Amino acid sequence: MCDRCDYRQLLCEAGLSPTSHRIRVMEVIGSNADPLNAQEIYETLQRTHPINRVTVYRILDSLVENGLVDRISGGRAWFFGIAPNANHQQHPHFYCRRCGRVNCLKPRSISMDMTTFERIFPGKIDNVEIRVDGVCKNCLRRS
Amino acid sequence: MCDRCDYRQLLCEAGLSPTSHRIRVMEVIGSNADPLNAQEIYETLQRTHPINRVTVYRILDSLVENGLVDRISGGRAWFFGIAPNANHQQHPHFYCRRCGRVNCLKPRSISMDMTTFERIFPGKIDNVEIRVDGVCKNCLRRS
DNA sequence: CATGAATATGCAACTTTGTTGCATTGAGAT
DNA sequence: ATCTCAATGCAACAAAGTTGCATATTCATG
Repeated sequence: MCDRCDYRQLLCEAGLSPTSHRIRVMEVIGSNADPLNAQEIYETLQRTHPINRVTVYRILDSLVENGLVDRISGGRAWFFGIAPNANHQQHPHFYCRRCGRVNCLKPRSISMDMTTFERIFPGKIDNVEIRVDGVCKNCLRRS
Repeated sequence: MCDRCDYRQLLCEAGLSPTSHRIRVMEVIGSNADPLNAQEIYETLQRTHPINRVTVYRILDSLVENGLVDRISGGRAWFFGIAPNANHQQHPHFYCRRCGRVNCLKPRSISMDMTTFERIFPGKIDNVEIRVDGVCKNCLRRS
């Protein structure tokens, strides 16, 4: 998704030391067009450098916690994508219940207005997720 | 959430035989202001009539499958609420990461336009979920 | 460069949430 | 009454994520 992001710098700015594992996790997520789940990220990393499954979960947690990565719901697992930043606009996602993949939708494909809500809502808002569920065109074609 | 819904009738209309377990699951979900997770539904049912945990999961699956109940993401578990029908408008939800509860938001609190998306999207759209994540006012007050 | 404290990682065991296979029960048609 | 098919129960399993604790790395400081 991005070759313009300097992951080392993003990590430092977020106050996380830029360990090689963390940089690699960011690279794996950032180089994929669509969000990946923890298992996919783990397997991709594992192909080139050994890493523990738990470490992947912990790194993902801290990246989400620090706003570098977005955690997106889809089926039973979480998916992870680069969080909105200078190079990435926020956007909705599509979850295909047939193949279990999550796709990024165009940033303005679904327009939303929550200005009134933000003004009125008495709690703290961290994030808003718009997720479309259904069957993707590939799976549709195959059936 | 509803005393106007005739669950027996809704089940029949959906082509599901109105077994007492199914009716009770609908009652538990329908009588709660906010969506409940499978565990909560199971425990509530269990208090009055014995039922198997697996049966609850299977009933929830078939209710969702047949459009009587909505499956809403929130944290690691699913939550279940009465699906939009004559008495219930579709609405977004709020997930509190502190207490883990899901709340229903007012049907028009967040306005959304996806007419263009629906026209263009090449796959099949089953459902759209808008979920706001954050900390609810109760949890905010306690901190 | 050496050293010590704090942070990151690895490993095993565990938890939560949901699913499967198969036996038994029950509801409704005939 | 009985037959059939769907619904339920039970035990075992599976997926996804978490915890506790030991070991290794990093990074600031002398």
